[in-house]
Amino acid sequence: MAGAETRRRLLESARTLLAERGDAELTLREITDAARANVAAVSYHFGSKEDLRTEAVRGALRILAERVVTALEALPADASLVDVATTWCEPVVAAIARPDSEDGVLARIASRVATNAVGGLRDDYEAIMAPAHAVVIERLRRVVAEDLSDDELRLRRECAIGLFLFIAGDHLPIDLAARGEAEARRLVVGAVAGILGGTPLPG
Amino acid sequence: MAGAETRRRLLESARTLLAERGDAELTLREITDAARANVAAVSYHFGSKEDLRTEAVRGALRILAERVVTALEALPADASLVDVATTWCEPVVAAIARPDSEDGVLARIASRVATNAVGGLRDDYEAIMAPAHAVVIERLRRVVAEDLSDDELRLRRECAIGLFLFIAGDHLPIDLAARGEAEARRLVVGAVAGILGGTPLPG
DNA sequence: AGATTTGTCAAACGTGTGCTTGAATACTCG
DNA sequence: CGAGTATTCAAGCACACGTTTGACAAATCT
Repeated sequence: MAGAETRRRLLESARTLLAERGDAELTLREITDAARANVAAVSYHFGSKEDLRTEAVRGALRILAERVVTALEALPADASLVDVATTWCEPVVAAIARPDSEDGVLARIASRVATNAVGGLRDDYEAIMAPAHAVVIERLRRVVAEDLSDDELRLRRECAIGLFLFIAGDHLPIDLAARGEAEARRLVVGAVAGILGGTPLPG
Repeated sequence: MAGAETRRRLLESARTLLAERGDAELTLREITDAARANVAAVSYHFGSKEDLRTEAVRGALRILAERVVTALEALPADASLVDVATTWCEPVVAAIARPDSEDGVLARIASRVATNAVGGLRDDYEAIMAPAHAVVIERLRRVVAEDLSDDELRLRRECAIGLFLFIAGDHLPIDLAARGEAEARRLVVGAVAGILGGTPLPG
């Protein structure tokens, strides 16, 4: 029949539902119903539910990583800390302001994967996002205090990512969406700029 | 027989395992085995697995909230931002440096509950932690820029808590424990101080 | 066209899970 | 002690889930 079409719909449904509900609360039949497919289609196209999930997640992360890299590299060479933070956090803003947009779904999946709310894919997350994270460091190097060691800068980047993921997962007890996209962006960028640009504490 | 003893052991085992593995991956039989009790003991003492979980979590949050309040109120009136942050983040440091200590377990449970990794207890989390969060604001008011609105201060506090919860959940891809407790504390306090003390972004 | 491969479907299977049962055992107190 | 209550236990039930099956249809190939 439609051939690869069923496969595609299964991946898409899996992504949407994974972003929405996470892995634990998600049954095969929910995915296949959403994709208008038979349960057996999962075994046929992917082997198992777990394999479908893995492929759906890896694909999502690859797209996300590539978008972050592209966006950051498009920034002018003299971009400020706030410029970098604004560009970097765009998928996070999408996740809360437009959760069902493609960027929103990608960021929400990333949040779930990074917090172990889905399979054993945490390592995949790190591996796939590594290029994006490298570009961030490269960009930050030009705009933060020079007396910051590489290690310290990396630590701060990870804290910033942690905050991103927490917010993208919609765990803030604040209805940011109701405040509008611009205000949400301002908050996220402000917090991240604080983490990255703060005065180093004496060791 | 031991009477309330089995009940106590069930709560304790549930807490330890909840902190360790979360709700979804946790079976009744794992809990009862760890507590050296029969499965039926859960129905008998609590009604259901869900009720046991709810009671275990609420109890843990109450203890945590009370400790945070006590610790913050013990601070001198002229405590600095770094002092407040250091005291506030103590359970988080415990979670990563001594995960099996009581404080560590409490903080890890809080992290799981706040990120919906356990039942529908997110609202309970907010309600029970509210007094602690109020004390934080009160303390911060004395040490952060005065031109920060109440709302902005609250937003920043929530971001700080978000970072706390992310780190307490051990989601940072960094082996902080291996670096020692003091270093872990320095990182967490630095990041949180950055969030709270950063220059406000123009609206 | 016939044969082969590719894809779909309804139905069923096996397993792991939370929960219940009914008998057995330990306490409590008159 | 002895009646009554509280607690424990092994066994089993019911249900939801991922997976498999075998028949069937569509597409592709020669």
